[in-house]
Amino acid sequence: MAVAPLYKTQELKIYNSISGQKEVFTPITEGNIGMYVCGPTVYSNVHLGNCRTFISFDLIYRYLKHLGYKVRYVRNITDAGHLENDGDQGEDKVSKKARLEQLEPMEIVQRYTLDFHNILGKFNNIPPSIEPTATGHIVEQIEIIKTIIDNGFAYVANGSVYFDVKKFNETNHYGKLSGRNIEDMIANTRELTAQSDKKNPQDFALWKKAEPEHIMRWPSPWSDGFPGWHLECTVMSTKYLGEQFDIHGGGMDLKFPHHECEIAQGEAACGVTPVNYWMHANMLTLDGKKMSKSTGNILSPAEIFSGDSDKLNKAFAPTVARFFMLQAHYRSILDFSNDALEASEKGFFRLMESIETLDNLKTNVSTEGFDVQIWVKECYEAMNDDFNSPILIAKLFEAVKFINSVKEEKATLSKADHKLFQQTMNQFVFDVLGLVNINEASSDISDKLSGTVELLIDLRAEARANKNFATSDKIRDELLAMGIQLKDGREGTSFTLN
RNA sequence: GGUGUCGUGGCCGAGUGGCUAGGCAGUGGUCUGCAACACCAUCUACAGCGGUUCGAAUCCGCUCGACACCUCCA
Repeated sequence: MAVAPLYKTQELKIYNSISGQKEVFTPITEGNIGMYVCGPTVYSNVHLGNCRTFISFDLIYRYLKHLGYKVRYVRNITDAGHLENDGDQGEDKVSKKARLEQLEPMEIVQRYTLDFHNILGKFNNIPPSIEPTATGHIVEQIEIIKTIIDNGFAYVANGSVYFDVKKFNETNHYGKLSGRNIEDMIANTRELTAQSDKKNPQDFALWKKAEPEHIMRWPSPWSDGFPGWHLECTVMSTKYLGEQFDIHGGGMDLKFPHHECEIAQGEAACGVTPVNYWMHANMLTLDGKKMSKSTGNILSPAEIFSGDSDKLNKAFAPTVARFFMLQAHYRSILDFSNDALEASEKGFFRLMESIETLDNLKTNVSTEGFDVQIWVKECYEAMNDDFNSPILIAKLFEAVKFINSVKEEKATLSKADHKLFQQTMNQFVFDVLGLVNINEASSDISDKLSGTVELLIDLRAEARANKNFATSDKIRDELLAMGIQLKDGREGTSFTLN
């Protein structure tokens, strides 16, 4: 393949949150990548902000696979252990929802796991290789707690087990990911109103003793209880990817304390730091503020797809919302607005039109007006530079201009270049960006409709030939009102559904 | 209060010492019976004030503003 040498000579660079720099990516085992991404706590419907993170990592997963890596992508489902807050009064989120809705906790888990999969499927996300659950790994969590206690980094208090951050920090660095140091954290600790079994406020729970009313509970050497939230990710990443693996991702808001605690647990249990490249996807904001379940500043995917929200003027296809998100870099904050989405939608359809045009483009003996080889190289450079999808998309629109000028016979394309061009365009648009051509998808459901519209087009052509413009305009305008757009071109009239 | 990120044209959003980002909107044009669609061309910019430099939107300092984390959140 002509493409291979162009990008194989380039290096993939990834911004590593722990160093704050872009680093050349080198996997632990050549050709293979282990990637872990923190999944959702399934106690309510996913919102659009959640989706952005998973779309960001879907892009990354797709591109790594496109480069030829064999990627094992693990993304957990948190179905227990995630507390309302870290105080001792914290209630498990799944338990709380079950109590409020008078359902079994596992009914809650099932309902929202299905919703999560359904929505991500609509966004055309590829499922991870393994999707383990916290409740499926209670035994492993208990084992790793024992190890951490044996290694001297955790203590038992009143049936619960806490990670001893201060002790850990004597030999390791707690805070290296989030750029904090423990002295500052101690100095700035807020007053704890609740009584605590912890030695220090920075200590976090590995195992929590369950209150009598708590439904989700498992036996352990310390008490009937449940594991701490941070622990599940350590356990499942270690189990499926090993004590050390390549990439760990998640939302920016998980950087501290969640990911910091993962590093501490991994080092305390295994003696090695668990992750080589930490990647954090930035937030989707609404009216300039982070989307958040707890504050209710939320837009749901269902609202986007139906247009049923006072934030929206219309409905948007999932792939359009995906395209909108990919037009921003994954490490930048992206603000959601109806206007921005409408702008993306127009660009999206222009891109899709152009891909269809490219398929039917006439070729020539040589290419004039564009260097396809360099363009391909630049597309790879964009993605190799920390997955810069906005630049890639800018390159795709440069290609759109060229495609149109070839169509207008103002430029030419050789047969060999056409093949490379077509292949690269399709790979980036559909395989890497994961977009779906909804023009094509809708065209095959409308055989009867299209016959009817063709008939009207014929009648209109007759009317126009007879200069009966009243009739021809009536056909055109009323079809448009129904969402059928007639397009008069040089070779006759075609139509699209709006 | 602590830590960090960021302030780009009408809107969204890349870039980060000298070279047009891109999309949408606007404007002009091509096409059309008139339009729409489409296509082509094109205008408006780097929060403010200082400094470093031959040269800064890009580096440094200060000011103002925004956001995030420090408590559950992707």
